[in-house]
Amino acid sequence: MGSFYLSTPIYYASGEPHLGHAYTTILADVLARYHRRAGDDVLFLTGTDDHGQKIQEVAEEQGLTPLELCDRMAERFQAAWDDLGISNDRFIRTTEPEHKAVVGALLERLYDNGFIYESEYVGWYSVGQERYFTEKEIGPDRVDPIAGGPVTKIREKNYFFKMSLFQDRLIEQIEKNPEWIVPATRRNEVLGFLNQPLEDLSISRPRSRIHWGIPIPWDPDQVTYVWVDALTNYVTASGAIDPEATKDRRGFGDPLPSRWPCDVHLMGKDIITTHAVYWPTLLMGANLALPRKILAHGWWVVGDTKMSKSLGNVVDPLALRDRFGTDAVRWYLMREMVTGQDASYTPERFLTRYDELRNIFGNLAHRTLSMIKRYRAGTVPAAPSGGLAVETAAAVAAYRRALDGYRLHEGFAAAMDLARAANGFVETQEPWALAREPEGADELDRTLATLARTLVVLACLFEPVMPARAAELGRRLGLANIPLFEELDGMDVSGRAVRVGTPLFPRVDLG
RNA sequence: GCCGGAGUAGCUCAGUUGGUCAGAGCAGCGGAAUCAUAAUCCGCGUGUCGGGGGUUCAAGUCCCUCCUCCGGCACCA
Repeated sequence: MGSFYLSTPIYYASGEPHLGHAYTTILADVLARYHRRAGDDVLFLTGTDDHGQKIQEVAEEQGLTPLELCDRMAERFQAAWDDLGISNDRFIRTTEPEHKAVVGALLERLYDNGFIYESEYVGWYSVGQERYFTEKEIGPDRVDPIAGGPVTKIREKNYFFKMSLFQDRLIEQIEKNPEWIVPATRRNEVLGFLNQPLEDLSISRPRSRIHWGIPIPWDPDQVTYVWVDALTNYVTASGAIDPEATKDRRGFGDPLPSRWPCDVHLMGKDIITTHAVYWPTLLMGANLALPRKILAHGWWVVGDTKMSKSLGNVVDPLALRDRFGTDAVRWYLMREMVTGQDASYTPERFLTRYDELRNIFGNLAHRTLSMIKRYRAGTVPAAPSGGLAVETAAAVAAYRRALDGYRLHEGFAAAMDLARAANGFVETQEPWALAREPEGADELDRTLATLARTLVVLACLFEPVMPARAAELGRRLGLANIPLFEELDGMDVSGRAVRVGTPLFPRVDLG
């Protein structure tokens, strides 16, 4: 039994959960469930990023304290994840005392290692918006992108992390480990980014301007600025650091027994740089191991424009849950998007994918259960069930190869292909014809046993992406639990009482 | 501007190291069957594999060039 630790980013608590958050989180959930099914001890981490200026502002607008706003938003996120069937093991918040202490310990370690210095941050500040904007945000005209007001270049005291010192080590890490950043296109982009000299990273802000943050341990007039605070959550949750211990025993350099390093950090491609550059160099600076893999996925686009409220083109697949159910939406999101690439959402494609689910898989389950009920009084015959042995073994192998390689779409296609093969098996065997002739009884037994067994395999393969429907299928097959992969080979379904029930994926009348 | 990716049947896309690679699914047409959610199964594709040039006995598959589209180029989760 292995161990598997995976994370989503912690989501910024200033706005409502949306498809971008949901996709990452569902992706993580599918991987977490897959690894549990493979027998791994899984730690699946998600949470919220509670600090920062934006939260300070939004809270003020709503007449709340920052923490009250964060409490409210954290609940929203957790409720959203409940609705989507997310099985996270831990929901971390950066306002947790433990996390704040770990951030402090990490900062002290970086400081003691000589990687932090005081300097001045120079940036484009908007007096109207009371905040800095990036070069990209202000554009060539150099106006604040929100109100169009003026921005001025100002300086303020900040602490900086000597990120530049780690540039060569980071490049070496990426070049020697081709699978460390996936997909390859993101890896290339990061390498391209590192082609230019790496600057040092500003990690604090004056408390006078932003009070809602974690104080710098040796200078209470400064608070941590986003990166150290947010990214460190991955280490906090791992248990590698004990901030209460004396400085040389906290776990840096010689990590405490823990889940660190993370097996995979998942995120959208928009924050690849923070995860593939800032975070690894911070870890290097603190003498901690690097995560084993960094996976940046693509975006859902409508037509050819990025999904955006401001564009008014939000057509949200999540809204389809009302009519089609959560599992169907999860299926669509995982099956349709090539893991890592962008994908375009259209209602037509959703319906195609739903029909696949309904007609190929749902119908296979329904016709199989119905035949067992009709021909064998609802009991799976005690007969050899190896009818689709070759196809099943191939499908399971292809599925596991694909999911191990983070090609989820491919794995689920392989599972669906097995369902197609099983439908073909039904046509070839013609159970209805066998049932008419007394001498067909044995063959009919073998056929039904094979189909029942195949459904168990399919329930196992589909469970990570469609946990509720897979569990329901398992119940109808008389199983207490859906088997793990290692249990599939010795699986015996004979003698089980099955229940037909209503279709797993019913026909949905539109309009 | 610099760097990178993509352009394959009506649609969405597969196509390792060059030689049954010209494919799958969906849509369409024809047929079979009736256990099933009018679901299933079988059969049918004359596609300049973006244009042009080159290497090779042989190229979507390598090289050059052109066209089109997309992504990245830091302190924004």
